[in-house]
Amino acid sequence: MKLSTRGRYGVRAMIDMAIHYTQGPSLLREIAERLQVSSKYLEHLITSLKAAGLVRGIRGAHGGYILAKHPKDIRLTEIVQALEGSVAPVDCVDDPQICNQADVCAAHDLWARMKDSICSVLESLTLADMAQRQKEKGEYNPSMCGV
Amino acid sequence: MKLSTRGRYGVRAMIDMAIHYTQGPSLLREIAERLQVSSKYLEHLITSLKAAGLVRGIRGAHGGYILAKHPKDIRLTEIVQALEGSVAPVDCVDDPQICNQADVCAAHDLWARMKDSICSVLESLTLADMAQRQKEKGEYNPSMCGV
DNA sequence: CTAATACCCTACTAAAATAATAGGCTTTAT
DNA sequence: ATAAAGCCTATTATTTTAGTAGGGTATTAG
Repeated sequence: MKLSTRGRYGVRAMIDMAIHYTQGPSLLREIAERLQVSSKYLEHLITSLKAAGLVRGIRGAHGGYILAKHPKDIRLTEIVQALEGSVAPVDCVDDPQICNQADVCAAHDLWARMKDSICSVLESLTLADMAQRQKEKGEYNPSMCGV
Repeated sequence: MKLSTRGRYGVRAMIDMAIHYTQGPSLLREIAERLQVSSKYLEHLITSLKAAGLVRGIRGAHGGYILAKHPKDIRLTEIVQALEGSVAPVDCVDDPQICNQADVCAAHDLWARMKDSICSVLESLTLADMAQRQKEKGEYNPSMCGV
């Protein structure tokens, strides 16, 4: 039940882009530097975020990456979903057909409740909330957490 | 963020033992049969459950495994914790020291909220609840779900 | 007593997922 | 033109998961 580095780095990258949103696109290299992460690896994650319509890549000289929408219009669910897939703890919650009798299985209900509770947290927060909170907490240094 | 087979099989095994609680110990072989799972693998999982004080092993002829406590006194948190470790999505939630500045990290708060929401679901349910629900849902056939 | 039964323990291995790394290609501002 | 910057595909090393294997030890029916 751990988040992988995709989810951790990706969320941190999005918070980073939210904080720099008003300053125009950031270079991949800059984001990677601030996050203290390999830029080649980060590139893969941003590819997923781009495919999900959350980030826009601007090619050519003076290009970079920028959020595709205003931070207040990006919910954490979308980010985690794009990077890690569904947050359902087991697959049969999203697709009951892969289980022969999901409708009479008590465990199934538990997994569904777990998914719902995770979703409700992620759904209740936007990137703007995250950037706001970071500013309140003090010195911004994205390399410091997410383990 | 997926549960591994440890968590899935283990929870199902515990529900199975809860349902058979009044009938005395179940043979490992019987539980494995009902769950449609390798008994050698299930043995490993039960070892973890035993170490956590949730299951008692009775050796010798006519032995088997039985819940160490009444089903109503076993919460799902304990089971998942025993099998998968903490449900925290990242390690720094449980041990802020592994992160240099968890106290000024916005992402940290998110991970903590995710953990709390998962915990509250698992904490709110006991094995007795699960067994009860299974009986309400109909024919008991533990092999059918958990994917 | 003892043989059958059943849990206990340690080691090993195959397969899958994760976490990168590498390098060339394409687009664009100047 | 050309340097800057993102785009795309392939490969690899590491770690985790999932499962196998097999002998050891305790218990009890008969």
